[in-house]
Amino acid sequence: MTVTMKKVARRAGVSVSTVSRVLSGHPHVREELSRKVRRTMEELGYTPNLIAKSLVSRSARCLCILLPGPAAQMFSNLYFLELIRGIAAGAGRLGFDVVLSSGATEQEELEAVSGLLKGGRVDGAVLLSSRTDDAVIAYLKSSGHPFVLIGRSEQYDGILTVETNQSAAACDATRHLISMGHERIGFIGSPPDSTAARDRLEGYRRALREYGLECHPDWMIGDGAWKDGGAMSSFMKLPDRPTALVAADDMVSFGVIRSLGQLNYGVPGDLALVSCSNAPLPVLSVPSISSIDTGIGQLGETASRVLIRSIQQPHQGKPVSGRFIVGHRLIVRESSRLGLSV
Amino acid sequence: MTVTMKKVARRAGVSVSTVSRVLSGHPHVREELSRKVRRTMEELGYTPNLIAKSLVSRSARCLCILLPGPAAQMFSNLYFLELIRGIAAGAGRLGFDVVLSSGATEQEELEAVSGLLKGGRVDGAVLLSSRTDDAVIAYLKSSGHPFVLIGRSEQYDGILTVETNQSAAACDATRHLISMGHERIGFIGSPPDSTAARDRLEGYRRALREYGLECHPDWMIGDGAWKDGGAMSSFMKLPDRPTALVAADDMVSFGVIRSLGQLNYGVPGDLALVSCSNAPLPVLSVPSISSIDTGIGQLGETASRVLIRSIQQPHQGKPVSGRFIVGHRLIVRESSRLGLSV
DNA sequence: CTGTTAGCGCGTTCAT
DNA sequence: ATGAACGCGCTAACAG
Repeated sequence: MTVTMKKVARRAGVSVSTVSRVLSGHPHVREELSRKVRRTMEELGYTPNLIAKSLVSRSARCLCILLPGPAAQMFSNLYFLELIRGIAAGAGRLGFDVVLSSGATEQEELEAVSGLLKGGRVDGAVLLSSRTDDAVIAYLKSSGHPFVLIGRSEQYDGILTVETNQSAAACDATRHLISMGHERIGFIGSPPDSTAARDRLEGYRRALREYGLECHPDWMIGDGAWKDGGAMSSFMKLPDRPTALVAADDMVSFGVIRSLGQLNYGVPGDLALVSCSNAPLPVLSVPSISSIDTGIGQLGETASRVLIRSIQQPHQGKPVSGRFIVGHRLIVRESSRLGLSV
Repeated sequence: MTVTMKKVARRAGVSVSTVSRVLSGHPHVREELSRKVRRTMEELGYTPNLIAKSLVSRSARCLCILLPGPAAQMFSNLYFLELIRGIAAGAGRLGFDVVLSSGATEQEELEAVSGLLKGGRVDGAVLLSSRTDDAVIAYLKSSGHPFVLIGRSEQYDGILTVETNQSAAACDATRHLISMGHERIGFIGSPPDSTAARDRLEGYRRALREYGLECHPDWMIGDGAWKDGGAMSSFMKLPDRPTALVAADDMVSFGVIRSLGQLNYGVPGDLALVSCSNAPLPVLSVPSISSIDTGIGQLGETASRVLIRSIQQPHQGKPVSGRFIVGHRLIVRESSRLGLSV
């Protein structure tokens, strides 16, 4: 049989309210009684029923994370798990639990989160990614449920987001190559429909401008170029080809190294490389990849803190919104270690 | 204001019980009334309160997953996320939610899961991994809360586990190399204190015995050998050295390929390789790694099904226990594609 | 078939 | 400083 407050109360010879007060650290309780109650709770092995607590306090002290479908590229799983860890850690520190929700289709995802939210099982949602015209975001915005999106979205305004400054990251990556003596630097992108990809391209361009370096169109390779060896091959045969490359993400970096390997080019010998990392993958590569690292865990942790704050500050009039940026830093590894001997 | 059953009832001019009956698909309700109630629910946008439901039904319809601390090797994150996806999917299909719990120390982990369990927020727990003398397992066993462990543990008996047959997996990996014409086949292990590692080693040996092939002690390299180039180097210089290697996990495989690359050996040219995969990493490698793949997602899905079943069949006397095995299969990739021209 | 009643375990008034 | 009583939203037992 489960131990309830009632039983503790009877056993300790006090009323339920007193037990409740002791539990919630209420000040107006005689020290003596308080100790007695505590002792009784120990003896009986009492644990407060969280469900009942939620019911009466009208808050689940719980967030949900919307897991992107398996549609997302497999490699990003590393990114997602770190994110989840961060979210769980941040939430836990503030006394919140985290439940997962997912769905095979956008519609299912919507039903999953809205069910949890409307059912009162969770107080808010964390979105790990967004699509264009995202039905989930649309619902959350209109329904007024607290939520936070990890990553920037140009499309939606007036929502809560936690992001890394992709543009600055790519800019730093490019500057690093420049500082290593490179003057012809290319860029290889990820899917151009992603906001992050555009931001990174912008940062790359900015760094080149900053140093008055050329930014040749031929040096910008689209995502997927590495998938057909031909593209990489002709790139490497360009007259005055780049001596270094900024890659928009880890997957692309892996692809490039792989293609280059098959064409018998070496990294960084024939081409230096820096990745704008979105996963802890760079260390696994051969050669290991220099990258701009984001504290992914911190991204998640920030997200949960921000969300919880917005949950606890009842929307005073308007829904909470804002953009939170978490920092990044360059980590030099093998793929860019050789400077040019100019 | 939230829409409760009471309001729906009032609005539809019926009693609360009727609404409840309609909701739970109770048979004894006049068709006409039923429709009216449904319509009213629609109009008012009623959503049942899951918390209240849980409180009265004394079941949260919820599992928790214990996330291993970051102590676990980073690469295994891929494994864990797939696992989590599988668990969430399996649970979702049966109407269960999934909450995450974690802790920096073993003690914290214990507090996290026991809090959720005793607090009634979850009905059971899924352990993604186990240590030796695991305090969490000890607690769960003694407290009688339903739980399932993913992975085999020799230490604990009479508990519910879902596993892959590591021994058979390694055996299949070895057989594959034999079928490619290799006769001198080595083995490189993961940490020997892991049950899985021992099982795999056993499977490797069995395959060799099966074909009457030699199993030279020098051909068995310990985990970590690839970390110092020296060990790999002397291995490759062995007289009559192996022409192929079975690797106990993906991390080791990556390490081997990396070391070999630095020593100017090629895979599979100089050494063929098959990994007993524990993550979807093999495709990322250059060259891609042949591996024995486990349906990780299926592992998780099975775990949740099994656990939920044990939750719903109230322990008739003894706690539920049992071992469930999920299958594996060989996927041939580049690292073993060259047979020997014997 | 339907309505009334009584809790689930807890917080929070109100009195005292 | 303490206790009694009510209600959170829902299900289940009992009447009619």
